[in-house]
Amino acid sequence: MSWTDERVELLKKLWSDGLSASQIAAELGGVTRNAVIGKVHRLGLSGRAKAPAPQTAQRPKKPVAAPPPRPHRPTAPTPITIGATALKADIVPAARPLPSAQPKVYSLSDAPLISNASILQLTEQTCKWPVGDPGSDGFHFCARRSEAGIPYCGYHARMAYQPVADRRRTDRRIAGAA
DNA sequence: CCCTGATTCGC
DNA sequence: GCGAATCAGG
Repeated sequence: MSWTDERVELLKKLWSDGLSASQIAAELGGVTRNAVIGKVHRLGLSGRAKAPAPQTAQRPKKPVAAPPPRPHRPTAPTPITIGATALKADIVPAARPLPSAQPKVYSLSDAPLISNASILQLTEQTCKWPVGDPGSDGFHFCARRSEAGIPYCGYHARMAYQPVADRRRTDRRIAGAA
């Protein structure tokens, strides 16, 4: 098979429609996807619009959750000592940064906890803290009740919003070490 | 391993 | 110009 004007036109059309090279090759018949790609390059229409149509028959992957802002923060608030009394300073600077938009209320999320909650089950009222390794079987979301306007439950909100300790560690310099 | 497009290079 | 082989990336 050769590249007749007709076939080239069809190639151009299908390519700009977002079909993959192999799909176009199948459509045209008598050529491989390599041939299609090669032709596309020779024609100089390499780049094309993104977000192609239904595109590939590639196996859909399960959604991967974005990692939590900070996985673990074992750091406890430093007790403040006044005389003999140790005051626990529970200074979690009330996570305010989020917009004060009215949270939507989903009535079905009355349950305080959805066990093994998938991302599809999360609402404005469920904690979206991912638990476990996103690729593994046991992965789920915390799904405890979250405060209005905050994506995490009380516990995980602390994880997420506690201020980062001063990272500047001038004392880490080791003279002579590479 | 499936797919994708990009590139190379002998024909 | 053509396209198989190969490469790199998701």
